[in-house]
Amino acid sequence: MGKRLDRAFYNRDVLEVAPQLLGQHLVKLGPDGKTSIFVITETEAYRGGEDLACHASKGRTPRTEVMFGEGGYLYMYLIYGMHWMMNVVCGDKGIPQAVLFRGLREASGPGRLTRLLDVDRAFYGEDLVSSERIWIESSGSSPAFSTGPRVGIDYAGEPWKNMPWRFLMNV
DNA sequence: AACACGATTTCG
DNA sequence: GAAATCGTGTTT
Repeated sequence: MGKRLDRAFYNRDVLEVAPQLLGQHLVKLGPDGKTSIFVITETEAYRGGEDLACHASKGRTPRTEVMFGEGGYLYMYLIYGMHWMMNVVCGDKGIPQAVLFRGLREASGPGRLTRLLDVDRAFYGEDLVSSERIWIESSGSSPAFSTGPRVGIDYAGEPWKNMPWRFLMNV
């Protein structure tokens, strides 16, 4: 059993955290009271007020509020009226950054991922450092990975839409 | 109060 | 290629 990732892990720049989450173990408590373990295989970094692809760049609102706090908390939001996206806040307090979970070994795609985990708005603000129902443990591995432009954010324009802030674990 | 739109998925 | 579907932020 791995060690749970702590506050210090998340309170760093999102460009350090996002790739380091690859290969780590996402642990989720199921309705039956049993925990399931999923391997994180794909992430994306959203980096602060300057990054026009980051929701926080549009300003501080009730929805984006959690991103302005300390790292380790979940930022959940609904997209296209049907898919919940799961992100974990990174960076020091006051610096709005988050990592979008885009894939697990068991489910590819951010929408499929949240459906598999059965997480939605009820997990907005959940603290991965202290939660009893969801957290991340170190697997002890640092897998090789590839990078590429983030998906679905062309509207952000240059240079943001081309920043290689999508991280995929190599097979 | 009305409107525009999105960090996606699924089906044809 | 296009529909599904609704919370959020913006405009009226």
